Amino acid sequence: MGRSPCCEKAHTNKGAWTKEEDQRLINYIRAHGEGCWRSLPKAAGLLRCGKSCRLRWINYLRPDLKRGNFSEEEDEIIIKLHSLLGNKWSLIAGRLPGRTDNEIKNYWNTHIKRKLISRGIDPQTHRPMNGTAAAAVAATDTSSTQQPKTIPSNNICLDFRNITSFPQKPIFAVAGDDQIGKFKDTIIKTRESSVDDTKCSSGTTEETLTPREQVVKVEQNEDVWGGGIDLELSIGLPQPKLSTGINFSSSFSSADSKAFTGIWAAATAPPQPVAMTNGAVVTNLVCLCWQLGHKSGQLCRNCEVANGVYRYR
DNA sequence: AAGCGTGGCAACCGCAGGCAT
DNA sequence: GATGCCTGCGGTTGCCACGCT
Repeated sequence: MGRSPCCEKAHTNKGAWTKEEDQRLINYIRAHGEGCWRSLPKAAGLLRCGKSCRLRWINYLRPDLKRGNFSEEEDEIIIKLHSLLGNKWSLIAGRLPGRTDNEIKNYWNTHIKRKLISRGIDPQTHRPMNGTAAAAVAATDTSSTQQPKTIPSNNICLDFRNITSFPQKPIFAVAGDDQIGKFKDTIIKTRESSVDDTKCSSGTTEETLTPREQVVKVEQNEDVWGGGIDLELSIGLPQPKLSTGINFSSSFSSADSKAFTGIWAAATAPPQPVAMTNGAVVTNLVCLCWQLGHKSGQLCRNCEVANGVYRYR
């Protein structure tokens, strides 16, 4: 059997929250912390359902929320991330400290959509509204530093080779539409020891890619998570191996979406611990799951932290 | 000043995946 | 293994403020 019934919906308030309700919720969470949303309303003396309390807290009352207008920089980040992730507002919000998914979603619908349309860009496809696919890539690529992209047609790669240290919140990569929906299940597994680097770095089949098809590396460093925004979206082109000996790369077939159950990463160099910015030590495998649908800092069942080392089981 | 239209945003709704029983 | 709740997510709704006529 399942659990006992959910919150009493018959005796709950709806609509706008009053100041008193807000204060009750704040006081309760300050005293007891977040979580247990089901029992929270009763315990806090609120005639609301737990879901409503959670939403109110996350979207409006949380102390770490950044209120106020979005900056130009944030606009561009949202546009770039949306071109890669689509309407994955929570993932986009995860890259913008202090912003909520709801806020970004509303902002997208009310401001950015119009902004893109005024640029002649379709906000859904991020292509010029009457242009070619090739022009679309050029138009969406707002960074003048990016180079023309070529990758093997059936391989999507993660190329972490120019990353010198691992951030607390790590890197992710995005493939085509068919893979995006699978991100929640995304895990990193070690590939066979014989990772074929050529698949990841340079292909024999040149192809013009849509933004979502591009191989994307989002590199973050400690400074970024300290509050600044320094998001870099770039293409995973071949880079010299690092002096650390760490050489992450991966590939998977985009042709068989069923076969894609995760992003695979492996070290082509011998395991060699590298200090993370949070003080932990990373061997040659890192779980990126918490970036891809799990709560921040929460590892999935496939990963563990033992003695300060992140491992794939 | 009143009526109307529009935009912004908080909140709700329904669904899916995960997990407890 | 089956059932059903919990949580989180994306889409949608509805209220309110503001500007225009």
